[in-house]
Amino acid sequence: MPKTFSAKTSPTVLASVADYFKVLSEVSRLQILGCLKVGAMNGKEIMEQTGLGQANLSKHLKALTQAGILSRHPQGVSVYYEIADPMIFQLCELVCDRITEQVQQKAQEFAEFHILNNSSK
Amino acid sequence: MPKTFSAKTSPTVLASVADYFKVLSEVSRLQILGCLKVGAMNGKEIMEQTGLGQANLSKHLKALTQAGILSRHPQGVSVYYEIADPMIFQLCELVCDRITEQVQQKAQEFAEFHILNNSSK
DNA sequence: CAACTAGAATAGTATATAGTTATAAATTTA
DNA sequence: TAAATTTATAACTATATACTATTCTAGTTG
Repeated sequence: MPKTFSAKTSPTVLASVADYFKVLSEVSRLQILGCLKVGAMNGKEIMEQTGLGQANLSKHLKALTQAGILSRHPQGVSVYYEIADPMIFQLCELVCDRITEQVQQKAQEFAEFHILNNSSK
Repeated sequence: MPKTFSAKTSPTVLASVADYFKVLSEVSRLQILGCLKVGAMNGKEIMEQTGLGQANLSKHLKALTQAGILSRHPQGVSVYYEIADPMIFQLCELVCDRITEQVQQKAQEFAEFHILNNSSK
């Protein structure tokens, strides 16, 4: 299987990848994804769960849908949204884990620094 | 192993995840990562490979380093940068693959549409 | 020391977008 | 049909940031 990402990757593809990451680079949108992890929800429910404003939420849902991350299912007056691409959770887990590691490492360094400082007094 | 990403994930962690994705959401920075995939390089070399302006490149390198994605190795007058966290290539591959799929699906739909249109003339 | 080179920092500009407010559209219900 | 409910859209503001031009710092070499 050839690697799809390298120095030769076309600027067009690179722009698409960048756009995809950009969609995932907002707290509000990550919140929405967290909500929908347990199952489909309509806008009103997502609003209540996340505390986002209605218009604001609507725009975020549009962005996520256009990126192919969510699917849209109108049902009467309300619209249900659902995770269309569970791969995003792989992405989020990978990043989450790495961040946790980084935080723990910082804490470790901090602790070592204090031990050294105290013992040399 | 507990899932690190859910509706209960703290806003602080969510913000860190969002920031991490934001670093990956620029074509220029993805270009830099593509360059460094084959090995360490100094700023001048990256400049030549990517065509980015010096000040601009410097800021992108700073952002990537602060995110823990690159490591910095000064050597004389020049500074070598290196991938510190190869996990980013997993992320990029996952997204790249999904985008390729989406493009192919669009092409498929487009082709089917034309077949239907021509046969019904 | 002077000239040169690589990289970083600062200031300024232009653009993108998150959030808000207000309004419209579409469906359901009284 | 009128009122109510759920979404979407448009206009606006405020903020963030990519890029450029310029200056500054620190090694290197003559």
